[in-house]
Amino acid sequence: MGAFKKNKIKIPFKESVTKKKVFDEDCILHRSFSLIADKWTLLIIMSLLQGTKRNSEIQRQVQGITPKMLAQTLKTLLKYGMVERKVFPEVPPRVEYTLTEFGRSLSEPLSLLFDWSLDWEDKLNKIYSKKKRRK
Amino acid sequence: MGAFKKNKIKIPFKESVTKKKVFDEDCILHRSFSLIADKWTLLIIMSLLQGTKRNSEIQRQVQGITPKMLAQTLKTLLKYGMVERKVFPEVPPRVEYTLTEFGRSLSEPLSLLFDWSLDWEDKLNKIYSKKKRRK
DNA sequence: GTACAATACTTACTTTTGGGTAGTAATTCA
DNA sequence: TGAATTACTACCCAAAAGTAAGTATTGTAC
Repeated sequence: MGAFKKNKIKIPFKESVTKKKVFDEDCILHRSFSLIADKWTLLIIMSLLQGTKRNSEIQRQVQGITPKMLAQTLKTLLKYGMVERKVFPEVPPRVEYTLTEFGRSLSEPLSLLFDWSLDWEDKLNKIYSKKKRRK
Repeated sequence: MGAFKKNKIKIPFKESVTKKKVFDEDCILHRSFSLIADKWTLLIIMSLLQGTKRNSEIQRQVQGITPKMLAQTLKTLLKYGMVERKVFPEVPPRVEYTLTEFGRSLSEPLSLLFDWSLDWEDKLNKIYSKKKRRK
């Protein structure tokens, strides 16, 4: 946990959120959600939480993602410093992606989101299929 | 916790994610993220976690959101069964939004995301301003 | 009695972003 | 020779988000 600010007091959720009057554009929550609250971003991080992966492995795992969106999202995560990229000078090319400490730090929040999804699986499935039918 | 499935075994995160080979479009994670992994959605839910709010209160709090996006997102959350809408027959009109149990169930995951944002505040701020400058 | 304020939205329009298709380079293998 | 493999890019279109203005209703100020 080395990157955590040592002297920062962690305010319990209920208190901090209750006290927060404004989620303005300077608010850390607004910023944080602007950066990572995105389907592909979160799915790719989830995938990489299992360990280092090649481009093609992520592509196969995160079904529905196109090469373009994968490349694009990985490039963004690279810029954010959430993943590291390692190129092997081989043919066919091999590129490996690994989460940095920053990226791995999402493990807990994403873990809870995963649990939440399981808890509400039936409801979410119903909503999802209703939504799909409308398309 | 009434809506939780009583006999569902909760798989610990590391195990469940490690075992999951494919995040395909039938995967609950893919579906769940498709539905809620969105900046405005999460910010509005965060706001309503503080308690029942009027339209204008949310609008003031979640700065940067336009009436259009607010109305649109609330309508979606209504359809998902995450918020309830109560209209008071007054002039000027009064409409109140309240999270349902389903909506409130995101409290814990969002709490961790909030903590995470605080832990990485400096880094996130740097990334955010770099991103903004590029615009 | 006209104009303005307040509230919760719509609607029409523009811009930005997301997403799909196809293609490229550099080899190895059959 | 030509197919296979891999990690991308370039191009284009559709969808989403942002912008700005408008609507309905009624009390209140002038």
